[in-house]
This record gives sequence, C-alpha cells and structure tokens, in this order.
Amino acid sequence: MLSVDEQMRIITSGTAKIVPEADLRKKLEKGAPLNIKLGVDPTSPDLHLGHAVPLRKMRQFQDLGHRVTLIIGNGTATIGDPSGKNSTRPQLSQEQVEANAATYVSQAMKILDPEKTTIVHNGDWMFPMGLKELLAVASKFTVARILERDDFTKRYQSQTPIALHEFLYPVMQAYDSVKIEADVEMGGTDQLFNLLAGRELMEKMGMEPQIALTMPLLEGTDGVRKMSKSYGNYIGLTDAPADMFGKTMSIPDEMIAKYYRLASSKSIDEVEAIEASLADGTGDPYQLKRALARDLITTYHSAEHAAAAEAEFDRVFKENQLPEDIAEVSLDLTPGEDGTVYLAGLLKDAGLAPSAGEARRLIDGGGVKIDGEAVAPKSYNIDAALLKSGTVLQVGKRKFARLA
RNA sequence: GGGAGUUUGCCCGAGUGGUUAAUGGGGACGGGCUGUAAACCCGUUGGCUAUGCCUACAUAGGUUCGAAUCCUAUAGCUCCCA
Repeated sequence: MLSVDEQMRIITSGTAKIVPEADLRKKLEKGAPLNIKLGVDPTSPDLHLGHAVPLRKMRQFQDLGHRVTLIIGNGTATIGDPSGKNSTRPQLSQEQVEANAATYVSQAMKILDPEKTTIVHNGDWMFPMGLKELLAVASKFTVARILERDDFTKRYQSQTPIALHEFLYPVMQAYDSVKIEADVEMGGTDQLFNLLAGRELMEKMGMEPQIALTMPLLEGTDGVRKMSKSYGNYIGLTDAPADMFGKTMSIPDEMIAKYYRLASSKSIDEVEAIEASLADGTGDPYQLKRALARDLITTYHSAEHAAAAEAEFDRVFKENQLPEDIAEVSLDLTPGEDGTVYLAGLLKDAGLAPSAGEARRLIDGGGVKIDGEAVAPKSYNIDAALLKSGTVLQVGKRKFARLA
C-alpha cells in the first residue's frame, strides 16, 4: 500500500467534499483495507458518464488496495430518491428494477475491479424488515432533520407535493451503511444529505461513522444541466461508438478539463497537464476533445472501435461524406396522378421527422437533402424520378435514411 | 371535515367574451459562420397531401350568434382552519 499522504493525494483529487477529511486520514492510517460503499438505484437500464464518476473514484480506491461494496438499491428504488428532484419519483416495479440491475452491474464492471468488488441488494434486508425494525431505525431521525434537506425545503416552499414515503429514502440509505459497515460512502454532491444521514445513523447505533465522499456532478453535453437521461444530454456507457464520439465532440470547451478529470481513464498527472495546457492556450481544445472521445470509447468498447469511430466522424463531418451505415427504409414510392410523391410524408414514415408538418418546416428551412442536394422550400411533392432504390434522404446533419 | 386559491402549448409565463393555434422568454430543432465548441445572425416550434380542414388553454356539461376567458360538476395541486 502507498503511504497515507500519497493515498490522500489520489483520493482527494477531483472530489467535491470529504466529510470529515481528517477522519478519512485516520481510517487510512489503520492500514487495513477500507470498505467503500456506493449505492445505485437501478431506475434506468443503463448508466451514463455521470454515473461513471463515482465508479472511477472507487476504482482508484481499489487500485490503492481497498474494497468496494456496490449496493444495488432494489429496495430503495421502490421508494424513489428525492435527491435533486422537484417532484415525486415514480415507483418502479420489482421486475423493472431487477432487469435494470443486471445491465447496471455489467456496465459498472467495465470500470471496477471485479476481484475487489462485492455486490449486494438492499432489498435483501429491506423487504423482510418488520414494522418493529423500521421504527427502530426511523426513530433515530427527527422530522426537522429530514426537512432540513434542501430538496424538501425547496419543494415545501414552492408548494410542490412531498409524499410521506419519500422521507424514508435517506433513512433506508443510511441503514444500508449500517448493514454493510461502510467506511466511506460515495455519491454525487446531491447525495451529501443522504451520506450524512448514514453517518448519523451509524453513530447512533454505536458504530464508527462512515466518511461521506462526494464527487462533483458531471454536466451533460449541454454543459449546463447535470447529465441525465431525462434531459437528453447524456453520453451512455452503452452508446454506439459513433454516438459516443459525436456526443463527446459536442460538449462545450469549458467542460473538457472536467470530463478528463472525472470521467476519463487518465491519471491525475496527465489530467493536470491537460488542464495546464488549456489554461495557457497551448492545448488545442478540438484535438483534446477528439482524444477524450477516443479514451471513452476505448474504455467502454475497444481501441479498435475508437479508431473506427474517429475515422467515421471525419468522413461524415469533415468531408461531408455519407456515413458508412445508413439505415434502410422501405417506403411506398408510388407516384400520384401528377407523377409526384409526397416528400413530407416520406420523411415522416422514414422516421426522419416526427410529423409531416414538421417535415414541411424542415424542407422550408433548407434542412432536407436528397443524395446531398438540398431540397427547395415548398417542395412537399417532388418528382418521383428523384427517388429510387439507394437514394439517401438526409435531415439536418445527422439523420440519414437510405431507400430500400 | 370546512374554507380560499390554482390548473394555459416541451418548460416558465401573458391573456378575463369577439379577426388569428393563443404575446413574451427559455429550451429544442433547421439554416449561416465554425471545431457536431462558444459567441453571433436568420428561421421554425399542434395535426392533416393544406390558399383549406380538424384538434387544442385540467376533465365533463352549460350559457352565448361567439368562450382559454362566464356558470355548474368532477379531478389534481397549494394554503388556511379543524
């Protein structure tokens, strides 16, 4: 094991908050491997880069010789985490949760070291709990304490409903820490309250409290809101290499350093060199972004996929060539009596536009191309001869379809 | 249990009987410039083979020549009292 100082340097890098930092040092000084906890709610079947942030940190812990306990929140997911939400989350069925959990684990293992990872389901102890046990735990918290939580305060003040069961979420998450005897619990900054609840509960139940370690939230590809599937600004860990490349290229320059630090496989020293080069202007943001995209694809797919995705990107966006793989669509091209076909309808049927009306607007806006040629405004009905097998319809820069 | 208020398009938010899918902003999308970045400029933002037709301002009825706007009931939400 590395020295405590060296461990601290690696562990603290990129973190948002460690509460309390001094106690983390004390735990490390004992020399025994620590038990690092991360609870994940399998509310959606796949992970995105934002989820990868704490996983990356945990991997660093593992590389330092510590152990990780990954808690699949099949129990807590039935409550729905109120964190960062201004409304009650929908409660999920057990089947959905189980299915999601399976893919969740396989994706997490692309980052974590399986040898040093224990996976547990908190439903295993949550569901069999009787009212007696629940009350014993819940009685350790006061309503005032739970209401302190920012999300609840805001919702209460903005007259947004808070359902009673939502109060149980931090309580049950805290209980997880007791059950697995966590030394450190990881989470995003929005998890701080939940993590501190764990500290409190452990202490009240006569245990050494865990350390709360939060990671900054990673903003999505818009660079503004946190990465989230519901905002549509996410880079999914299972995204196809081409998508992963494109999405990475679309992040704002200001986010490059953060993405490297929180989500890439680069070491702390490498990240710091990149940060410095961006700060003094010697680093080319465009090239750094490309390199970042390659790094991500290499992690979640392979180096070969990364190279292929990059080549494809250049082909489509630098040279304005057609992509290699274009989905084929079978459309009814039967011309009307005047020898024309309804282009707006075709675009809709091909899935390139949500409605024929939208397709018309796209045509008028110059966003529709046939074999690379822009279609003139108002050409909703076009000569049937223009469309034959192999013809490529394009909407915007990235939506293509080839006629079967 | 009683009372008051509120409910508009993806989101916020104008609009209190009378041309009009309904001001404005955000977001999103398309075009230009670029590096699928930012900034900036332009356009679009209910459906429909469309100089028109249909559906829309929580839901269902009603008043009226005419309703997002008035009335009634129902539902959701919020607050106050108990």
